[in-house]
Amino acid sequence: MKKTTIHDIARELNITFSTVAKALNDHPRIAASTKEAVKEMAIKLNYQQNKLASSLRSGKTRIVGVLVPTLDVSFFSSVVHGIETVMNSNGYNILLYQSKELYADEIRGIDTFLQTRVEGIISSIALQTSDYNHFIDLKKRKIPLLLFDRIVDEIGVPYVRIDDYGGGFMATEHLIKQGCKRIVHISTDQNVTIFKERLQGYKEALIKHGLPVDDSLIFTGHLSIELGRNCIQQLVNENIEFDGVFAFEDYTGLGVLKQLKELKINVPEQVKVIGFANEAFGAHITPSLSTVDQQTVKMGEEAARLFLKLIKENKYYEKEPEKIVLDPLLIPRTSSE
Amino acid sequence: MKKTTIHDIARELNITFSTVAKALNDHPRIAASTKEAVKEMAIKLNYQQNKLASSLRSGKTRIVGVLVPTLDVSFFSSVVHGIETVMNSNGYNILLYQSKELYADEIRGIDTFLQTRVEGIISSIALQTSDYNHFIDLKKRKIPLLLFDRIVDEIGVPYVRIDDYGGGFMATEHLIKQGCKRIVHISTDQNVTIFKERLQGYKEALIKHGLPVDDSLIFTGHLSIELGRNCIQQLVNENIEFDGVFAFEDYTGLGVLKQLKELKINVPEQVKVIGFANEAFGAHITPSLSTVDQQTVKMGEEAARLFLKLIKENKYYEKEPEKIVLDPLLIPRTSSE
DNA sequence: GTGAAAGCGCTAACAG
DNA sequence: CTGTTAGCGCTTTCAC
Repeated sequence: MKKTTIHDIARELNITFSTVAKALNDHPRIAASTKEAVKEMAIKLNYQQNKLASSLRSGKTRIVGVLVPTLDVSFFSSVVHGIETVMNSNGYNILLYQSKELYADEIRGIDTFLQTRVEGIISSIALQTSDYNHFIDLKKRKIPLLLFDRIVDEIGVPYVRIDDYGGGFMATEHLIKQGCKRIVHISTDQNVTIFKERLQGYKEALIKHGLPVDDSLIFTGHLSIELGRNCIQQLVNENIEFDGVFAFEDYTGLGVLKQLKELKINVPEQVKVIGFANEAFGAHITPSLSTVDQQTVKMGEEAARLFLKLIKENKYYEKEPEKIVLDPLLIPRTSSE
Repeated sequence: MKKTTIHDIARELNITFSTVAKALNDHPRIAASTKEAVKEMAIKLNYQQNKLASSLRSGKTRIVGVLVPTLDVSFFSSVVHGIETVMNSNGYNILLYQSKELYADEIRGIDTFLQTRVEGIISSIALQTSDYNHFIDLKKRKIPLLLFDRIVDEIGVPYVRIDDYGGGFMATEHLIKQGCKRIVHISTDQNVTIFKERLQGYKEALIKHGLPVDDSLIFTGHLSIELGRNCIQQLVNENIEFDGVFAFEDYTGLGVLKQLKELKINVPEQVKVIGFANEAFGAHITPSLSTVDQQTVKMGEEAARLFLKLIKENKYYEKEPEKIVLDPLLIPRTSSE
């Protein structure tokens, strides 16, 4: 059963295929009656426009490539959810590619997108990536590229992220306002900008409130529940005093809570704790974990909207790249109140 | 800056574009030396094959449409993660569409896929959908369709799901083995097969172990934390005895735990609780919530593999639709031990 | 081993 | 208002 084409419709109606094409595209100077007849026949014959042909000819695919590390992390799937929702309601479709945090796959994804002639790419950079030429190449080729969350400034393209510095500041200041004087910060040893910014926000908040920045209270390690546990154990072992903990993300904060509970140190009475990312479990554990929300769905929506706005203006790379920085949201819960 | 085509390569090398095309596709009767020259020039000119043109001509897009209710639910994003991973390593790409649980959007998604000439569709049906003709039409048009999780048998296509009946049986039997005699089941009023199956498994487990199926212990409502809370409150208000609760999914189970805690009923001593779905929070709350794991990533991987196997055989609809039923995994935690 | 030619299904001038 | 024509960039016979 061959697919029906505009030629089939034309034959049935005894008109030319070009008239059919125009009728289907609501071309102004086609008679209303012909349009009606054509559209009726299209339905009758189960016609489905061949977008490949149309895209090939017109040069427009209405497809945007979305390249993310993985969908198996709620942060990314939420953002992609937001992107797809906005793109969809604007007539765009999403071609999806996961880099698995790998440099080589990131390059492969971009290649695929290029071959499919996507009208642009929205991406968050893989952890493994440290050479950004594949992204810079996109810019050189004038392929619209928009980054979110894991940004690299030197690429020089529009992006959407949250204010991680502000989030770190906000979390720390919250603990200070709750009366904490010796606040621990747990971060990562990975060289990722957003985590460094949270650390910076922590330091500035301490300084603003006249508290010392004490390096013995700053820990780093590999993102995990264990990291939180280990840091607390180490603090206790070394008899280091502390009354607050700001973990750079919620799983580490969870480890902190678990270890404190095991050591019978009361939260929030003796130690107050706050995490970062607003993972689903935080609201439901005991004590519930204070955190900073990253507005993930909104991040996706804003990314899509900014992208659409910029390609509509048709001068994507002609001016200073536009940047959207979303405000993090403080979510105080039992662990810090 | 126009995109480079095989004609550009041909011109540079003083051969015809048709030779270039064959060289790039590793056609057997092209000289190794020409192939080399062509490929070198392709790289030098930054050539990217135009898949639109190639797909239009060859009739193969290597694109599969993935239509899911939303990516904002970890179940679906995990499955899509699995699908993309397997498809990707087999040279297929994913076009993504979210139905938002809406019938109209589901139809729109299928239409889009058809227009893009995807080689098949993998989908989980929207809750709102009760008429399945858009899916049945796909089958009539010989477009490969594979369903996962939210299955409808009458559509008559291959699918992958877990054994929800077995999962319900397993959860209930687990509570019975832990000593429960009066086990509550909380389900939904929505007409969704998988939930009905869990209910059926619950009943059969009771019967197998000589326990009565008591309708006053079976509740239904709208999936939410509140549903769990309300059911417990109602049980207590009406003085109905119970020593176990099997919630049809984890959020409802969470509500159960919360309300029991509020009423100072001890878990697991007085009442044992189990949920379903293995949501991320379950392991971290207190008490941790026993549950049934649905093997989401594996479900996606199996879906993709089955799909690929069937289209490779080139007789997608020629025999009885193949079905994969994955085993649910019992995850016992504190709430039931 | 390479080339010539047709055509996938559509868009978009241009003509009439 | 409708028709003619020329491709978009590739695959795929068939010829030499």
